[in-house]
Amino acid sequence: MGPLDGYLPYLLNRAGARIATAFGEEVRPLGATLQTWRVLAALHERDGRRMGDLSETTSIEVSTLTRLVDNMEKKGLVARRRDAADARAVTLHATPAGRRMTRIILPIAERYEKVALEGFSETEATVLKTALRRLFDNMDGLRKS
Amino acid sequence: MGPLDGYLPYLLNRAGARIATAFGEEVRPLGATLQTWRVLAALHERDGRRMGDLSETTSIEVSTLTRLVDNMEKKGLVARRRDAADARAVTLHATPAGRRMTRIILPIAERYEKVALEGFSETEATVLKTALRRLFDNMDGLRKS
DNA sequence: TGCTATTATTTGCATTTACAAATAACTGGC
DNA sequence: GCCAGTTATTTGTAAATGCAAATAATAGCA
Repeated sequence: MGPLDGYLPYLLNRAGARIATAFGEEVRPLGATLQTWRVLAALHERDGRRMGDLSETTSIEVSTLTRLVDNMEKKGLVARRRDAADARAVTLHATPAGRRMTRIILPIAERYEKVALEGFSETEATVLKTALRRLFDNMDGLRKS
Repeated sequence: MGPLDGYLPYLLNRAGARIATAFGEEVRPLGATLQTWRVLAALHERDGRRMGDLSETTSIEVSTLTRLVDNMEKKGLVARRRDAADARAVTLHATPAGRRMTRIILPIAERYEKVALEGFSETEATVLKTALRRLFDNMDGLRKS
């Protein structure tokens, strides 16, 4: 066990990368990608989010998100709408096809959660999640000025 | 707090993304990127690794790694060498310039470890790291056949 | 109201990324 | 020693990514 194995960002990245890769391969046959799933999941949590909000939530850069949403719109999964209150903003909405896709992927996502946490007690899982939220908050300070 | 906040892959990804972005911005002025750092760190742990080994260690896809290494070689940070024992393989070696870069970035990486784990006790940090290793191992089963 | 500064999103463009196919070299069985 | 199958890396190519600039619209204030 070298120094890397004790380095948190390393452990975090490789765990995330492994889940991401496996999940991506799983949803590809369904015509989805990990990124499209992230958007759909965010809209499932709350529909009609703005682009900027979605970017924050999904950790996808706004300019990347714009083009991702272009594709999802072409596929009929989501629809853009100009925000009535603020015409600068765009809100994104899942279409029936998008919701159908969400219903298909949701159980897969749930399975991944289970597999990832196999052998963890309820408490251990909670502790881990809490730690990840703290970690996320800790990094808030160093964000782009 | 919506459903996403309880979903492990989500928490994992956003924590990783935030660290990655912040770290990337930090090393950019030094002429480095997060990915080049991953390679340098892996070589710092053990020099003369093969491409495939590096790909595993850094979670960078081999074909991506090839081109990343091309760039690093052009910048004089690393050198490829044909493996004496097995001429199919290539081993990668940090050059003096590469080691110099490593010495510069290492303290930054250490600082990030500290910031990320701010407010964590020694025990909590250890528990978290152990959990991330277990999680990584748990995903081993679903890997590409 | 009209102007300036700010905010939300998109677009331009060069780089990075990843799947698949190609290349190169090894291994084991004959 | 030679061939078939396997392993290590690279290359082809299309798509995804991200910074910076452009566009569009709001907000505050003189």
